Amino acid sequence: MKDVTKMSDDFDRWYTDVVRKAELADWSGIRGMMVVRPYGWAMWEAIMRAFDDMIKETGHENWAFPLLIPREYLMKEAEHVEGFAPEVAWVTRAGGDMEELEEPLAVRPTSETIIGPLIKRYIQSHRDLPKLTNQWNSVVRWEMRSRLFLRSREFWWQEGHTFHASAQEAIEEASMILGNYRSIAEDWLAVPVLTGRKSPAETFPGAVHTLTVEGLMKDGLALQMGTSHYFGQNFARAYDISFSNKENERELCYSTSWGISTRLVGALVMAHGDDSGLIVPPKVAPIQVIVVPIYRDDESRAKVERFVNSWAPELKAAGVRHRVDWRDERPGDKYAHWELKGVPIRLNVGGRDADAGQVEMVDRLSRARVSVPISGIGKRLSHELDSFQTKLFDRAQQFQRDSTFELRTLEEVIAHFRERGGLVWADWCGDGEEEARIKAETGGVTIRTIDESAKPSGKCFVCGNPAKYRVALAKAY
RNA sequence: CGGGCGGUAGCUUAGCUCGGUAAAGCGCCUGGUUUGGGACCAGGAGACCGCGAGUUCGAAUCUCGCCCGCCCGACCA
Repeated sequence: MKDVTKMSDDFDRWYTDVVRKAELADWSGIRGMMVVRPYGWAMWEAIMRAFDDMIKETGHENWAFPLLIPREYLMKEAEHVEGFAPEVAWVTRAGGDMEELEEPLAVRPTSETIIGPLIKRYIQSHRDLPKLTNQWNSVVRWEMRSRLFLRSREFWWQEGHTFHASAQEAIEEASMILGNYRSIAEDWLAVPVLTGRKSPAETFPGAVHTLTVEGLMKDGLALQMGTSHYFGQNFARAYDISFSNKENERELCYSTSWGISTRLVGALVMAHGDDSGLIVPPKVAPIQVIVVPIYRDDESRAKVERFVNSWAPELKAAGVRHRVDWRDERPGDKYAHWELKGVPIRLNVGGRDADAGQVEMVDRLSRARVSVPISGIGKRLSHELDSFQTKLFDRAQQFQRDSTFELRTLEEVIAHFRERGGLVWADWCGDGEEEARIKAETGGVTIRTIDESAKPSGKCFVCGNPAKYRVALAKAY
């Protein structure tokens, strides 16, 4: 019953099996709406804590803005409205008699259009800037096709919205946040990412530019793991968010917004998992070490229990999140169970170990069994977890390298993606019509990022004219 | 949102063609034997057969509508 579909047989089914059987999330029965279960939510909590600490460090503050947005507000920034209109859900009735509202209210798909008109009252002077806001909430986007964590009609995220006195400062803000996102992906989730700028077709509606963090999943598809947008004065103009500068002139703010979501839990599943289930990076693992006691009767159980109790407090003291599995199951069941759940390190502890003053340590990556003395166990495990985190990242990075290619023509790109996935670097001229053509002719391959730090050396892979950009191409979720 | 497929116990499914009030495995509960890689024996609980109409003496089964899910496509900042 616990068996999951093999990844190689059907990746999508594997993904769904793992998410559900490892108890991360379920569908709710309400189309496209998911239930995030405690084990999945705990991973999101770890991400929340990490990112919240990062932004507090740089002066950001958490706010709470309304869930519902008056239509009038939503409509003000033309490009933004156009981009979001197809996925907005509306509240049109309320009250016991379900009376029609005078003005429909949009359920926020993102909050630029409610924060804009509300934040302006707190911004009068250049002394009020920068205004660095963030909120942790959920948003609703009326998706037509849903997948657990990756695309659901409601998802949980943070949305940062900042307002600055200069373009320069706002641009720097957006890129600093992108750096934080890279850190969340790489240092916390152990998923190596490409960072860069989005092409025009992929740029957030209303943004001057969008920066992105893109990861590669085990099926060879890319996943957008976070975006950070620079708006210039677009939203400030739409909502008249202005301030008096030092010369006592009225000036429009420059703003940004940025977000990461529960989609990252899906990313971690698809970047690390295997046929036995999840592999959770220690830094976000709800349980980092699982202890499986092995005994045959009350007497041997008591002995193992005494032994475990003698050193378990040391794990806590060392900051190791652990649990002892005293459920009345056979050890083999427990091994399989915790492997499915992706717990990084398991300790098998039986009578023999108690006698020898040691435990048998098994890591989820190698599954090699090593006997380790209980003396200094806390420190040892803490070290093993760090090493596990590193190995997981290295493994993912190796996969990314092995899945990265350099191609020169559209024909090569088409042929490549007919055969396999992965990331393809190519030089591109930047023509907007070509971008649509790439997508159409390759069966959905898109420009995931533009690497602004690299200079193109050759010709555009589509038209052969001199190239302006180095781009990473991939099929994406 | 279009095309295709599906929904029967917690899970996976049989039964549906040919209408007669539901079956199995796994899981769950109880007791016992077990326990260093997914145990075994015995007993037990558990199903408004996705929902609603219709046809019929009688519907899991036939018809229609709706809801939910899966696959393909469109869409997805």
